[in-house]
Amino acid sequence: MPTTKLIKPTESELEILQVLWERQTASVRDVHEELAKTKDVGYTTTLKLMQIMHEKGLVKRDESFKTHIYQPAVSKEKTQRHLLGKMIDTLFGGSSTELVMQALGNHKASLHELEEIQELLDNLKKQ
Amino acid sequence: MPTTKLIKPTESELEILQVLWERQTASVRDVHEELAKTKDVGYTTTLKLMQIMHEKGLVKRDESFKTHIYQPAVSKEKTQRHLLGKMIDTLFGGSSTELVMQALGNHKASLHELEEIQELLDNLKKQ
DNA sequence: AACAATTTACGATTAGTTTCGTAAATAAAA
DNA sequence: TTTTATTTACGAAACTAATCGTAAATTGTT
Repeated sequence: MPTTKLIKPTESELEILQVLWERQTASVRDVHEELAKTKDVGYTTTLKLMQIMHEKGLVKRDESFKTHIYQPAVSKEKTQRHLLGKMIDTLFGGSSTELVMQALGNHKASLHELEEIQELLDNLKKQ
Repeated sequence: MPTTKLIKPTESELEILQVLWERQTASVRDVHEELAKTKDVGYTTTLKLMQIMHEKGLVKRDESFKTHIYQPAVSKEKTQRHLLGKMIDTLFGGSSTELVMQALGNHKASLHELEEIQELLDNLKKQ
């Protein structure tokens, strides 16, 4: 099995990954136009970032055509786990519970969501 | 009321804040020796960081004595909320539930902790 | 083939973070 | 009071992140 060293994406790189996770496949222009909706940034900036991400191995790309087509090379779930784990360590003293309490206490979830979490809790307790 | 613009502490600054939140009050040497337990870093590096944090308003300090005494200027809870909120936005598409599920699914919590969360959930559902 | 439009490549700039060496200030000890 | 130890202050170096201008390459149009 391949030794997959985890790379921590930067803030901007995460924004790009978000788009790629959503679309699965996208050109620089696709990503850029998505980002430009909420952010004032130049095309070449997005391009450069995606090139760097390619060097880092955060994204894959198909260069068969003039317009390169990008794909995420790291999974959303794995990245979430990785960064969440880091945050739990550096900000919540290693306690995932403390984090959960903080998250639930301050960002309101719908009733349906609460029940979903409860279901997960029930399952966890059974093990 | 004072306009409190939130500053995002860097990784290293968070490590220092951890120590200050724990101890409430500490000199540079105190903090440094705590950090040195788990990290190979020079004294002046810690000093410089704490000076920068002072400029940013992340810590307060009493300069009455030769050895300055530092205190956190931002609360642990507020900082946790702030960074957690940012992470929920940039990594979990704004869904705190998704984050909670991920956190609970991958970092095992004790039975007692699970029940604590369940209690919180029950309370939230009643509102 | 010449031209226009789009895209990638390259490199430079700016800003922020982390690091630490050296010097100055302060206090304690001899 | 001279010496020693500790601490702060200052500044520079190394590194990373983010930004974008300009040029080169590629493709499509006339």
